[in-house]
This record gives sequence, C-alpha cells and structure tokens, in this order.
Amino acid sequence: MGRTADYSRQTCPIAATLEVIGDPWTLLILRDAFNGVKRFEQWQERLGVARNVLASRLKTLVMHGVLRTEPYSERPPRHEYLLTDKGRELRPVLLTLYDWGERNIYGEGRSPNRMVHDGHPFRPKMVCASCGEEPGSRDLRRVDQDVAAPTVGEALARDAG
Amino acid sequence: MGRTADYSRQTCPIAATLEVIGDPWTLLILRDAFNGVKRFEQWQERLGVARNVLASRLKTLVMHGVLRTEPYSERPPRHEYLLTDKGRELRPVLLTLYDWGERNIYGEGRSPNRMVHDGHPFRPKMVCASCGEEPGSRDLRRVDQDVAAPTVGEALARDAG
DNA sequence: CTCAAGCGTTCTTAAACGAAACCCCCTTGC
DNA sequence: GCAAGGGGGTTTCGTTTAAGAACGCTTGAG
Repeated sequence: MGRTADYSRQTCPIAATLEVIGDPWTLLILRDAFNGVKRFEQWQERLGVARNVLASRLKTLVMHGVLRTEPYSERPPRHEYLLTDKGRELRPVLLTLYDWGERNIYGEGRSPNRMVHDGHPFRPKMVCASCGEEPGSRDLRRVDQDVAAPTVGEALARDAG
Repeated sequence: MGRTADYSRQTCPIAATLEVIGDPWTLLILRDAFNGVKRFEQWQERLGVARNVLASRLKTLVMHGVLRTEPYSERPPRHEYLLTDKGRELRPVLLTLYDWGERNIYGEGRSPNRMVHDGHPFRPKMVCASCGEEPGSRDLRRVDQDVAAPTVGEALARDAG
C-alpha cells in the first residue's frame, strides 16, 4: 500500500506526531516556513519538490492545523500559508534536528551556517521545564494511564547502548 | 525516482539530518531503541513494519553510525543493534516530538503516557546552552560561512505567522 | 528427524513519488 | 483584442518504494 503510515495504531505521542509531520518533505516545508516562506512557488523553487507532492503536503498541514491559509489577493484569488501557534511550537523540533546535524554530520563548528543568540554561538540544551535540570537517562520515568503496551516512556527514560 | 531524497543537495544541517533519520519508520525504530529494543524480531513485532523495510532501515542506520551491531551468539551467528553515542544524542529530538504530540494532539495532560522526572511531571524546555536563557524568536540569528543561499538560520531566528 | 527461533531475502502488487504537461484566473503590454 | 506571463495548483504517466506473504538458512532442542 505504498507508505500509508500504519504506525497510526500506536498509542504514542511520537507516533501521533509523525502522522502529522513525519514526512521528510513536510519537515523541510516547515523549516522554510520558519524561514519566512509563505507561498507555493517559493517552496517549489527552493525545495525542488514535485508540485503535486507539495500541494498534498500543504493540504495536510492545513488540515492538521499546523499551517493556515490567509488570502492576500482577491482578484485573482490568492492565499499564503502561515504557521499557526501549533505550527510555531514545532520550533524546538527543528532546532534539535538542526543541532544534531550540525554536530554529528558536519562536525562541531563545521556547519555551513550556524546560529547566534545574543552574540554568542547558540546551541540548544534541553532541560526539565519544572526544575530546570538537564535530565539524565536514569531519572526520567514513564507513567502509563490506561495503556497496557510498554510503548514510549521507558523509551526516553532508559538508555540502551 | 520514487522517494530518493533529492533534498540532499541542500546545504543545511536539517536536510542532512533528515537524510539519516527522515523516514517515519526510522524514527519509530529509534524510539523503540531508546525503549530497550535491540533485535530484529522485537521491532518487527512491535511496529508491524514489513520485514524488508525494517532490514533496510536498520542497515542504513548502521551505515550512518546511529546504531551498531554487536554479536550476542556465535552459533548460530546473531547480533543485536545498539545505539551508538551518535544515536543516543538523538534523545532530544525524540523528546521534542513526544512533547509536541502530547500537547498538540492529545491535548495537555491527556496523553496515554506521560513522563516523570524526579517525581514531578516532565516537560522538555529548550534553552541556550551557553547562557541558559530560552531564546525568543527574535534573538536568534544565523551566520553564514560560505554559502550563498539563505537556507535555514533565519528559519529559526524569525517567526512567520 | 522434525520443529521452532531468529534474521533476513525474494516475490508480487498497489500506492506514492517525480516530471512534465496542462488549466484556470487575472494582469500587463502592444 | 490578443499574446505573454505569473500564481497556484491538477492531471497524466512512467518509475520506485512500501506492504505483505512466502521462502531460505542456520542451529539447538525434543
């Protein structure tokens, strides 16, 4: 059946998220959206993605409320795609992907572009929102509510290497 | 050419990262790897992914150094797949995906499983590793090294909504 | 000797992709 | 008035990939 995302049956926030943004093109579309891209032709040109694929991705992003359309011309009828709040909350996802690639593919400091926060190099660090500490691999636990299958909590609570 | 990831030409850490882990199954494989899964049959059973696809994904993860194989039996020859350091550094990626799904799909606190850090609910927060501040949308800048095309820095430095 | 576990590979079929053509609506220029 | 062009897609068609089931291989157990 092609790639009809049958991992949907998984009751897990990660799987659920991937239903929405799990496509590689989708993430690049969002990257460019954060980059200020708003229109069909801009994405098409930058990404080189097939037009039908782009149209389809934009449609599902709108459907899922990650992007919304906003008319910018009546005649001819034209609209642009803007990030919603829900979409804007994906920034940390893009930032962690960015950071991983920069360090693990390009090699520390050899990335073609880097980010600067207030004058100093920016690197994202993940901390616990409540206590501000960086959680180790051991002190994160999962709590199930009403699910039997051990899905994801241990996932991130435990190291396996 | 099917989906031969031609966004490879993009000189961008995000695109580069997606070359490695941009497939939806790959991310679920990694989720389970963090969950303690180490063997072919375990993944196959949990994910319900086609065996040929699983084999192919594991192969490329090993090729990219995200997983490594470790023999656990000589006769018959068997090995398991373990996260490398490089792979373990993907934890923040999984955590941000988890968090986004929990909040934006299940709705605050309604996720089937949640995470607990040292007794209190865990939510990841992203801060600047240097100064510890949570970067706003305005105070992040991109610095190009030798690339002409405006690719990603603005992406994350600027809001577009 | 047969069976089962564990890890894939091979095969067929049905989606999804990629590329290019085509279409609609409107504006501009001649 | 009519061709040219920009913007935003949809249609068509050939190719690639994924899904799913079957098969193969090696070894240990009964």
